[in-house]
Amino acid sequence: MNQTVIPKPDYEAALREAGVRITRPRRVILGILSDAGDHPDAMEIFRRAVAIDSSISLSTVYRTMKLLEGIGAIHRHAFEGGPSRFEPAVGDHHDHLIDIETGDVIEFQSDRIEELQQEIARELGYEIVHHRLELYGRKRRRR
Amino acid sequence: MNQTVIPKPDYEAALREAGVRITRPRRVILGILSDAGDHPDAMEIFRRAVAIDSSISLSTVYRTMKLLEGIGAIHRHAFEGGPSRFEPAVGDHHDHLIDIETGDVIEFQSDRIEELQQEIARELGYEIVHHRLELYGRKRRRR
DNA sequence: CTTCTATTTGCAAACGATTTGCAATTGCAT
DNA sequence: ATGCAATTGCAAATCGTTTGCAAATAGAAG
Repeated sequence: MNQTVIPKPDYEAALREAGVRITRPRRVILGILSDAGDHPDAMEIFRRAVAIDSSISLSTVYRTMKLLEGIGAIHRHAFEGGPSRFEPAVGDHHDHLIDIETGDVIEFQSDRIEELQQEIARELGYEIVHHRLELYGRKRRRR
Repeated sequence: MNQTVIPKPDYEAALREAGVRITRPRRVILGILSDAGDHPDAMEIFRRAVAIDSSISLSTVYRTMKLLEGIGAIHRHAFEGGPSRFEPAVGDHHDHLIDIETGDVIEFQSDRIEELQQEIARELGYEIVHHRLELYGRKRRRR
């Protein structure tokens, strides 16, 4: 049987690269991130971390998120309403569809939309630094 | 000389419609909103309001924003980083380009992008309830 | 125009998410 | 092993926003 390879980012290497120390709390958090299939928020990461090492603090989770975001290893998403949610910066760019009933996040990608955005920005005399495209919806009733 | 008509929403009618009282603070805030050409946040609306009636409180600004949002008279935008910013819900749907240097907001509209979003959602088995498309950029250096 | 009451207000305190100061701990280069 | 800068946990601070409450007031009724 053939599985699609889901790349796991080598955070430790990235951190070493950035010249920061690999500490126990960080190792735990990195582990959680690398096998998170979802888009957890800081509190959720904290919960998972505490289950592994009860001495980890929420501050450290936040600090580590900021650090990883800084070196571009994760992306922070401020979806509507809730706290920021994080995702490993692995694979190529994509946008998000958020299930407003469950909070589930589905990733999608559209070259065409990206092109149109560039076009629009150019016409307005701007260069895009980054953008945010989020669709909020609910599962279509099966018919 | 001919000017494009910038429609001013009749908030008072909308409020009466909603069955709420037209109070002095509300009148002041509504006035500010109807001739705001920008996308002010609550604090900015508060400042402008205090300049007219120094007894108005920030709570009332927040409460009024919530009220107006509830009846669909204004839109709330949670652009990156800062507090929510508001805009009269007048005219047709549009998205926003935010100048990351100045905070200026430029409105744009793309039927094509809207269509593509619908298409994507449909393919994923979802119906879009609402969406958010924000371009963050800087003025292209004139060359 | 007064009377009445439910709605609205200002204030201060509470809130949720996130950040920070600080003293104690710990990686890790030597 | 040693030493010191980086990192931690904790509690307190921060920011934007909401809320409880007693006082003020819009506006319907007379």
